[in-house]
Amino acid sequence: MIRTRFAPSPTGYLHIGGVRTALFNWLFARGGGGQFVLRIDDTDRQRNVSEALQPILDGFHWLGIEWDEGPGVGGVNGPYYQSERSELYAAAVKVLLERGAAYRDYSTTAEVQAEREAAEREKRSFEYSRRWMAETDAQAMQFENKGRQAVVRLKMPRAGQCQFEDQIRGEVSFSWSQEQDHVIQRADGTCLYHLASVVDDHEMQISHVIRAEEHLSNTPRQIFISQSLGYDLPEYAHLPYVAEPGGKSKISKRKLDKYLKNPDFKRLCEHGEAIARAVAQESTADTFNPVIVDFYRKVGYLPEAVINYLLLLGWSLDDQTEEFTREEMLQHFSLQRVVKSPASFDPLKLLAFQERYMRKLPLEKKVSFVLPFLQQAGRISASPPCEIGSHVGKILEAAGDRVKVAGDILQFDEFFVDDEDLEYDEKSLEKRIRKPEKAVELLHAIKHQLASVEAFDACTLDQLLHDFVESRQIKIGQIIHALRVATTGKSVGIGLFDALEIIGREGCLVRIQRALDRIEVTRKVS
RNA sequence: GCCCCCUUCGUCUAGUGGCCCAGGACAUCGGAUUCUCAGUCCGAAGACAGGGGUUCGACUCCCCUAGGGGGUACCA
Repeated sequence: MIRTRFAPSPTGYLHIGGVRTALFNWLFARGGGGQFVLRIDDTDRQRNVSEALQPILDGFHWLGIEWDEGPGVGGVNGPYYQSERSELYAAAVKVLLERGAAYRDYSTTAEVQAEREAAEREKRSFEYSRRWMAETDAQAMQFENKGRQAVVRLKMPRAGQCQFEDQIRGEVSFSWSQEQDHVIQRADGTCLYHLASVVDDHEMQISHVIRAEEHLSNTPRQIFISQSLGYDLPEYAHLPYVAEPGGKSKISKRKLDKYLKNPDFKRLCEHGEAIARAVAQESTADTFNPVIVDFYRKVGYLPEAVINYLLLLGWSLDDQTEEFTREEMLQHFSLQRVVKSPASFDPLKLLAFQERYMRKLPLEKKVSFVLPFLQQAGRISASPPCEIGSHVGKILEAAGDRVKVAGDILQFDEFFVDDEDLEYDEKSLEKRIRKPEKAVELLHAIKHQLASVEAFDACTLDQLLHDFVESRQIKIGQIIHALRVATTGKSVGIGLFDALEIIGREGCLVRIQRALDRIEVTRKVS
């Protein structure tokens, strides 16, 4: 039975790299008919765990990565918070002590540090002298009488090789002599990560430890702990990092300034910020940025697109296939096809996936996807009348690929304001109406025709405009741009005839008149 | 410093000794289409880190060098 786990710390946000690791764990387990466990790594944490954990759980729910055991769902191997499992760790420490695989150490941090520095000065690799090691109670007593306190250290082998098979990297080997006598338990009795992790993985019957590459060099000490405790070793698989945009080092939310120098990343941020502003979301870089998964939810990415992109960041099926449904991912995912080198995060490729998934989304789903954004931005009321659905549907249909993420709907505010409140972009007004010689006259004329045309739909209007142009011997561009600015306030947007239809006859007439009034007012003034 | 891992187009990747003067995708650049923008269509440019071996033959195997990354905590 395959069992994998992901063990996040409650940090308050879900990191994009963490999600990728979790995704691979989830795919590997579920795809192989196994189970995926979520365990909370809150050893050594005083902060409010539930508050710092919630965004992480929310992120997984949003992405559809569900766990078989863990917070909220329980399970027979609980508790799933490491802070609640300390007896287990203490018991393991006791066994390690009894077996001579660990010892009580009465050194101070400063003393060990001094040894370390001395070794460095002499350019040899550090090996703790074990001067304050107590292997018998008598020794311990001696140190304690001097007022010293003990931590528990691993008594690591100092000769030979530690070899293991990594599912992604193949045979890996380390010399034991490079390993330190790591502390596994503090003087206050609390235990450290490596011990806790090994004990939990065993207790929870984790068969495959799939984690980020940073843990590769930690593996020997974990193997030592496992073996000393008499555990069977799990399979290990070390995933390469998700690297920063255009770089090779691990992506981190602390280096945003650096990533902003990457134009694609910058555009992604700005795009997100613009949407956040429109929906009045707080958008401080600390809580809202592309390294945090929640960013994509708030901006209006589809979870499927994010997942698909992440899947291909370090894994591929072949030289062609890029799009995967959940089922296909589960069916095809394998550790063998995970790439060994780090994959840098490419905002543009993510967007490309988003566009593909958006295109495939049926109209009605697209409408309901986009509606909450309009509500949050105050473009429509919190409980909109049901016609709003068809209104938004028409806009989305006409907008087509222009709405790449749900938040992009907010660019089309011209369809959500009252005719009297429409704002006109000054530059566009200047360029398309004020400056062209005949624009004002043409607008007056077309307004007249719009008032009397029998049907007010895109098709009829298209015909009307073309007839108009022909009868006056002008180019279509001469009227179309002016009309666009007059009715939408902007020089860019969806197809004009669709726009006119959506705005409606009344709206168009009012808007055109308002635009003309503006021009005339300024003309009189000057 | 020491240890470990990694290295194919700008980016994600295919490639497991001949199918590769290296394939796909995103981005880029042309051209076409359109009322703007977004698309769409067609086309172009673009990579095996370097050096040694092994072999009839290396992107593929071995060694060295360089570069990158990670670890070296009473962090996880």
